[in-house]
Amino acid sequence: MPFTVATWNINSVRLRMPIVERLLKEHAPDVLCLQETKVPDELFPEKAFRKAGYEHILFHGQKGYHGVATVARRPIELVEKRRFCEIDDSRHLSVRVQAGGKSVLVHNFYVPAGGDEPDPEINRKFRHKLDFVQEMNGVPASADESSASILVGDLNIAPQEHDVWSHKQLLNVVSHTPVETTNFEAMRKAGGWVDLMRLNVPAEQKLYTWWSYRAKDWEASNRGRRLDHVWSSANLLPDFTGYEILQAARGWQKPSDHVPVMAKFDLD
DNA sequence: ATGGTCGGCCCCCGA
Repeated sequence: MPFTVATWNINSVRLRMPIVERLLKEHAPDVLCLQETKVPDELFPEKAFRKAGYEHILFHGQKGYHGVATVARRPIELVEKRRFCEIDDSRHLSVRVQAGGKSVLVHNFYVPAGGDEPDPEINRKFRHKLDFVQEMNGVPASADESSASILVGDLNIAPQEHDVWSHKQLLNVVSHTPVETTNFEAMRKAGGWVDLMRLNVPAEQKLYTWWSYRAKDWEASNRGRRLDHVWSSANLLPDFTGYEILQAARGWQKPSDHVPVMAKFDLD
């Protein structure tokens, strides 16, 4: 049995419970990291997760905005709910889980979207996004012979040319501007993180995890972006056996604009 | 074609 970790920005966990249950039933990840839960902790739908076999539930939520949660079929231990940029947004949660004799630290992130104007001088949300990514330098891929790290989430940046439907047309669009993509890749590499979704995929192959709600037909226009990511420490590479972007979920009833990404490891 | 659609929630903000 492989060890699987999935990430999904579900844009309101309460509204999206039916399709979250579908994911759990059809794909049964060992650990599921959710972003944009948009629910305060006291109203988190724990019962539905327990009923689906996910009895281990940790959340870091707030009213109305943001919010992350990590649920699992096996025990998870809370490590940290980190605060970034000295702002009390719920954007991070890390947990420890045992898999294949290793202790695995799983970070769940929701990076700020950054607003519309890609100029930190006039757009405080873009400034916040840049500062947040800078501060992620303080989250390295810690690892030794008995421990490893995984970092997943909606990181709201599509770093590579073929992580967007049109590199040229998105160069000045928040999520794909050079200042974002350059700093993002520098932070990832400095932290010792491996981009698992690109590891065995040619650079010229398009990869998307998000399709706008605003398209008339998201599938026909296919103007996607790879905003959701799965990273790991280098010592997990021998155990990494592949991943799947569950694109079909974009067409499920009342979908999120993001789809789940699920990575598999030969650990149990 | 410089629009368009969502979700939460207090009549607008963030994505």
